[in-house]
Amino acid sequence: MARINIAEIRRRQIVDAAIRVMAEKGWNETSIDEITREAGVSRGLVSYHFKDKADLLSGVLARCQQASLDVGALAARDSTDPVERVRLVIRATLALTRDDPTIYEIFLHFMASGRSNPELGEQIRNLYRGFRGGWARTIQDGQDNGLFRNDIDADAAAARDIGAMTGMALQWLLEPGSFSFEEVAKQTEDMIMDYLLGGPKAVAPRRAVMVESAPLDSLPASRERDEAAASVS
Amino acid sequence: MARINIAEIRRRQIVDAAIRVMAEKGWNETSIDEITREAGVSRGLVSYHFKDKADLLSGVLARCQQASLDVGALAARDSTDPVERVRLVIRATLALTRDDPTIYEIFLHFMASGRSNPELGEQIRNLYRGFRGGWARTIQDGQDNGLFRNDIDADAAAARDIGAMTGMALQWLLEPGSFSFEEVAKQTEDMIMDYLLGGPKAVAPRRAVMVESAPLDSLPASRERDEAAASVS
DNA sequence: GCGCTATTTGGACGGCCAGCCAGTTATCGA
DNA sequence: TCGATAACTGGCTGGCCGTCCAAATAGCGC
Repeated sequence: MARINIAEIRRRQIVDAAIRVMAEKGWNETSIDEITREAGVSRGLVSYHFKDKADLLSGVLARCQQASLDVGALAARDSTDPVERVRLVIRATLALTRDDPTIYEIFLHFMASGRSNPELGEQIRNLYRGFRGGWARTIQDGQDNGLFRNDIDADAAAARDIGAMTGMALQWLLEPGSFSFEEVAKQTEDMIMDYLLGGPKAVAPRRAVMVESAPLDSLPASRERDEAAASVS
Repeated sequence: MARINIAEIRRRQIVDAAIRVMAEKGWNETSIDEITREAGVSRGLVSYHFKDKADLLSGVLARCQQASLDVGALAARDSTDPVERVRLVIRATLALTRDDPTIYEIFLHFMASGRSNPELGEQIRNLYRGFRGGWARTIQDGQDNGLFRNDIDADAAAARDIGAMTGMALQWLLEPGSFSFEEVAKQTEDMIMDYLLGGPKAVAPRRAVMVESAPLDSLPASRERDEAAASVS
């Protein structure tokens, strides 16, 4: 019992260190030696707990993915109005870039590394598919209830919105302070919301406006996250 | 004379090969040996023509930057209506992702690598500053002429728009075919245009609607591109 | 043809790092 | 207390890669 716990603690400790080092140096530039130094463990321990570098990397991405989902789910709980919930999730997702850039930095490095490493590529693709899927369900729900325009495809709309948020995040990562974060975030939020709220809508809402179990809580992939469920340090 | 030409031809030949290899493998995973094989030259020739790997990388980015600017400038020439020109540039920029993903792949790898390599980082930051600056001038021009809403900051608006386009591009890179490119591109274009055209505008246009020398032609950094001006292979 | 320089070649050198392993220590059940 | 196993250590090693270099080759003016 206790032993299994120790193993889990060590794994988490090493993943945390990897995230810290990797956030500022990227993955290819981060040697396992550096991670061991940052984690305060010996060289061989990493090999003992992780099959290889890719295995460690999987742990890193899983943690960041979970942290990112948590932020969205948390923000959605601040309101019961579906439209307001969407707005809050957008706001929280954008704010995450500024408050904890680490997560998007990791995503960025995965996107780059994933092109040469099929395994990692599949993982980051799954992540984005999950994000888009969850967001698409949210939009679809809004359309079904006559809140959002229904002349657009929800899946495409999700890709568009995720893109707008990701794109802003990446620019901020590239050069924080090169533009007014508040102003751009506000414009992005307004632009997305205006677009979703504009255009033709369903004439009659299918169900009441106040929904308790909006799909935001069941955002993607919180299943199969049996390991390392804690948020990023 | 002829000799200088040969040097330039070789440089271009090597950069082309580097782009081809790097587009699918990233930078760190691409060895100079692979580039030499792809280019069909010997090992030492790369060192002869390029100071080091970073120097070669600069050549790669310069080519992609120029190609990207060319696409926007070319699209803008298809119309004389300022609003329509903006729309055309957005459309062309988005289409570039699908028609020549190589360019955005290079940008992506630069963003990732730039975080650990200050020199490369400065280069990709300059590139994005240039993109944003040019776009901001275009928006400002539209605001001054009463075409675009003037209750938003042009610089922030530029970051927002560039972000929306970049974000879509990255998702397409990650997994081409995972969504309907046409549909997402159309929505993105509409979303941006609707936002720019909505809201309060200046009561009186400062000058005539039809402008011949819109700032789109003088997009950033087409100066100092004395070398390697040709478009990507 | 004859130097001279630009161009080109292939390989050697040195550093770095992921994976591996033999050996040591800690923990736990019996 | 005593195996047995999990947890951990430190170093080795083979390969990869960027850089440098001495020599070979090609093109030019004379």
